[in-house]
Amino acid sequence: MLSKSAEYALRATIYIALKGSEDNKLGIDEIATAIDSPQYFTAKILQLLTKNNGVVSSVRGPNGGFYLTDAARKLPVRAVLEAVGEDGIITKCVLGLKECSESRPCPMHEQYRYIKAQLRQMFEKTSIQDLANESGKGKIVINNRQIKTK
Amino acid sequence: MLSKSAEYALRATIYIALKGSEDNKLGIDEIATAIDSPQYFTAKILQLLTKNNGVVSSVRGPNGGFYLTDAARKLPVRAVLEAVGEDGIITKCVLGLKECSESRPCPMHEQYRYIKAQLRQMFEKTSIQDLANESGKGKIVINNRQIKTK
DNA sequence: TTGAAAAAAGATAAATTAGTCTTTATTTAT
DNA sequence: ATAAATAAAGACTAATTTATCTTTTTTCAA
Ligand code: FES
Ligand code: FES
Repeated sequence: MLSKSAEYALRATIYIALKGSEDNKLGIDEIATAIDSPQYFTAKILQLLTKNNGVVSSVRGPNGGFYLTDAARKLPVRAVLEAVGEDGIITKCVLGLKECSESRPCPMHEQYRYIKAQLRQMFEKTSIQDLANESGKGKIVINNRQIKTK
Repeated sequence: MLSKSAEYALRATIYIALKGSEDNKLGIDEIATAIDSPQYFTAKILQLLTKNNGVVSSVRGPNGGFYLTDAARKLPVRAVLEAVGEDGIITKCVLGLKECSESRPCPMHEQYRYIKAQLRQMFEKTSIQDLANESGKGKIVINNRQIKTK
């Protein structure tokens, strides 16, 4: 469905939105641990997210780390996908034809168009903050570990 | 969205369903040309499709080639995806968590579940023959070439 | 103004996917 | 029986994606 890069990008962004703020910046080690992702690889992905679309903000040095601005929180989830170059899921043909259009549809186009429209809706109408809010709720998780029963 | 293997598998299967039959078997070169796919790679994929799920049938030797049995034509499109090991699209979590379930949902699960259900519907309720029929219609295409204006 | 803490950048490695080529086995027709 | 046609199988290469490690730059605080 999505690439590993995109998956980590989404999980990392959600985690930063949930736990981070301008005066509580999060380190890469904390983030990678929290979302069960390979640390160095995640660092690369966060670099993309800071460079593209201004999804994530960062500062170096002591007390540095990653956080999201208020503006970034309002961005659609699609912005995250775009930042890692993975929005093909809502633009391309299911059968891999070079173009997906009404004028030159593949045999699945008619059926897939509705699903694609819903995928687009989901990624465009949902904001990063929306996901963070969702994530704050009881049983919602962004990693593979056992739920803490404490 | 799907891997190249899955895309070629679907296009090839549709083409064989459309143009082939038990007494008009199609050669790999014709198929690959017809669907704009790399010939040798497509051959490998057709091997998978003959081995798994009985999606395509083949015979070697002169007048050999690929075709679909009547039973195969009735198979759901999902059978093609399974045959190439690519049905994750309707089973996995969008965020890449190891399991996708109501009891341990990710922040996108609630929204995605509906879309996933529709994807599953599409791949399970649509048969290979359905796609071939669709493909027989006027403007429907399974390659990237210009429509023949003759 | 120096040292340490952090991310950025760059270089490399490993794994997976995509693609090609060669050889073998099977089938048909002569 | 033999030759030719064809897919199957296997070996290999190339490209891309995923992952790790090292060095550099920036920033803060002592
Ligand atoms: S042309 Fe294939 S999905 Fe639109
Ligand atoms: S848990 Fe992520 S989509 Fe179901």
